[in-house]
Amino acid sequence: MRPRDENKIQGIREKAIEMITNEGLENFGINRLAKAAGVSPATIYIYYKDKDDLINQISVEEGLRMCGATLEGFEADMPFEKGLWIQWKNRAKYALNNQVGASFYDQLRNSTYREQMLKAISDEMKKKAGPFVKNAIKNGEINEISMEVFWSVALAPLYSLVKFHQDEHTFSGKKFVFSEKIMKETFNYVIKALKK
Amino acid sequence: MRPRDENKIQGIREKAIEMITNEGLENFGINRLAKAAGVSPATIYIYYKDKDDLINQISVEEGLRMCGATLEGFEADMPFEKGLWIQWKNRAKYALNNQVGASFYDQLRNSTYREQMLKAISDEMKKKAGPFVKNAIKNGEINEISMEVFWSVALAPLYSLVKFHQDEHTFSGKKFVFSEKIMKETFNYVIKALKK
DNA sequence: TTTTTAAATGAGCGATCGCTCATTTATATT
DNA sequence: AATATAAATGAGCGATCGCTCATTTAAAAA
Repeated sequence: MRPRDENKIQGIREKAIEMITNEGLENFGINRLAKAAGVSPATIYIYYKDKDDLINQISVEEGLRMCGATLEGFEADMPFEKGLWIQWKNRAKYALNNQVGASFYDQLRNSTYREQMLKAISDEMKKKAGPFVKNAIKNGEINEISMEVFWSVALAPLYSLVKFHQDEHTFSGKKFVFSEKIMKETFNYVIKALKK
Repeated sequence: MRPRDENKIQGIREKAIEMITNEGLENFGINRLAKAAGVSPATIYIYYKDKDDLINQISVEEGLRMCGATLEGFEADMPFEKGLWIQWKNRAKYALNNQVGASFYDQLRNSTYREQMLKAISDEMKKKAGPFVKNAIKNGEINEISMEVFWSVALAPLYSLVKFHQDEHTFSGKKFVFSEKIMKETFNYVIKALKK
């Protein structure tokens, strides 16, 4: 029998992410994707049940890719400040080196397709980030805290900073540029907040 | 001459927000909107140049509405902690009492339509939030800080907390419920971070 | 009451949508 | 070399899209 052409399905995936990011979910369509990826519309339905299935599968893949990048070199038993800083560096690096992926994630995470992606991400994050916080509490590095409050204080500021960079949009009228110096400054505020 | 029916245009606005929120920007269309609002498709084009114009106008209106709600009773010369707490309370109240509007905002802010809405919001926020931070620095309540870092440390945690509530989605498997107690707990971390 | 004028309409245009199917193509197996 | 089989295709279906236009409707101005 004829084997699947991995280049074809990879092209479909990449073009889908690119189109959704650049033209918006509202202008994304199977016929357009087929044309952009250089395949027949019918080919896409060999790999995906329908349009929703395609978007959901790709969003989960991209979400997990981001999780993996964020947790690279991170271990739950690390000292608190060190472990958190690794997550900050990883996530910033991912967002800066993969702007299309990061923008795709933001759009999907705030669309009607959010559910499956968020489920996949939270399941993945739970594994390492949950124990990490529990350890930090047990070791007396930080006070007792729920996962949601921790996330909001420890990580939301970073995502906000990255978003300012993505937006090329600013309060002062001139473009905001992300830098390690600014990231470190913000990180220090967060550490001051959380450390006993 | 025949006057405009204000109920009609108001109905168009409200149904558009409702449809985009519940069905997604990707399933929003003029014909569908017309049917939902009980008007002819042609009527919509009396008020809006085209579909993009409609989405942009409505997104700017909703963005400014949220700004107004967030800044209610807030003044730039307030003491730092008091002024920031008012913004937190206002924004939380808005998000909780107007879930459709808040969800609409998130979706548009992360779509290809973000530009006009963000411009309108940042212009509006600059007026009061900018001087507020400058005052707090001048009065020695907080250290010198850029608008972007301030925003990321002082407000991003709140938005994250509200989003957890909206998502009905959690790390611990059971639903996260927003409360004033949790908000205050998170606020205290932020104050600890920023106050000298 | 008549005239004027903009609001409002419903039918429908061409384009594109998501998706299917009969057919062709390429490769692993025999 | 012949066969079997799944991948891949292009044409095209019915539905819906964004949008227009000739016509009707309603209220202000005369």
